[in-house]
Amino acid sequence: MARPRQIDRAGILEASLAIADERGLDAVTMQAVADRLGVTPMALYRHVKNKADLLDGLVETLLAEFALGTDDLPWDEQLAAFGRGVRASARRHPGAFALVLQLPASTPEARKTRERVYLALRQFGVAEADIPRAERLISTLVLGFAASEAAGRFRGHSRAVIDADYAALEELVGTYLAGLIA
Amino acid sequence: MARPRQIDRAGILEASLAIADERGLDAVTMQAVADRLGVTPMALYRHVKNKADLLDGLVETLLAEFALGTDDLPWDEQLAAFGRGVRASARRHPGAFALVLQLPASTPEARKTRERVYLALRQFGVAEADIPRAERLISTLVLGFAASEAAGRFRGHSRAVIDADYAALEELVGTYLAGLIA
DNA sequence: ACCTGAACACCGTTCAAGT
DNA sequence: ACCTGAACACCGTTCAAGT
Repeated sequence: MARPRQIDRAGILEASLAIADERGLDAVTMQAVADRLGVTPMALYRHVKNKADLLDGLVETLLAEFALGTDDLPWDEQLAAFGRGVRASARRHPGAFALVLQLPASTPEARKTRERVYLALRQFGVAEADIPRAERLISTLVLGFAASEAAGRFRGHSRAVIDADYAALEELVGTYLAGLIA
Repeated sequence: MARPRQIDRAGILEASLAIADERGLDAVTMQAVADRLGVTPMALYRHVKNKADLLDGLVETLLAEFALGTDDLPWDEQLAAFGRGVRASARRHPGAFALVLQLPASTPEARKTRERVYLALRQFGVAEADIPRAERLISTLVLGFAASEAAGRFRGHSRAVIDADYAALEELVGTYLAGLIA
């Protein structure tokens, strides 16, 4: 099978994510990514600015996964589904997930993700003035949990125990939201 | 002033942390650490196993900071003081703090930190059976918040806004604990 | 015992050159 | 337009050699 020589940014990110999944974030070198695409490392620089830009792209890819398949859910399940989506993404990409907490402020995808949570909170009945803080808090808690799980901080505990931990976090957030609405 | 040539692990960690504080985690190279100690990079290998070991040591140093000066506080303030200690450490060491969430499972200092939170929860009246989960949850939330703050995820918001976010998190944890005790 | 010099394999990145 | 070869400065790490 002849390798396609024409590469693009999406293909570079896909290859990078695959390497991170298989061999960890440290294995994501320009050389390794190029190898997987059948190209020399220098060829990558036409499509990504540099390695930092490549890693930024990786974060964007992960963020886009968070809301996967939550669109056609009833509004009162959207927020919970989003949280589960974050966790699922972390479990699929444990190597790359650490990057998500180091977000470069406000990329387009980060903005989109935030707006989605805003919408869910609005539908929940949270007052407009409380929405930004609720979003920051909820996102931080869920991302912190998922990042911990991905990094193996809960290693040594069974999946059942970790799932119960997450259920407790979900309940906590539920209580918080109930308090905001009351 | 003649440089001291005799180096040790503690001095290496101190120099590494100083570099991380001043120029970020990426600036912590064996060369940079050695330079700061007036020594060649190869000299470090007698005192740290390798770079990963050096970074592990950095995490241990940070963990030890969390409970700084909370020892002689009344028991009902210990937990809150611990949370503030985590945040203070994150603000002192924004470059290195990201490493804390990637903890290598269960180092001595991590165990000590966990036991301290256990004790506070016990004094609070949390049932023995609920303590491990409560510790995991509370530590994860506080570390996630502090890591986000250190990484600049809240950049663009004033210190007052971030402090109010943290106050909301404290209240949330308070509600959670009240629920466990009731 | 502790540090150094020399060396190695591997990084990210640039630039001129090829097609 | 897109990829490559050659080159550069910089990594972490090893090992034999110095004191």
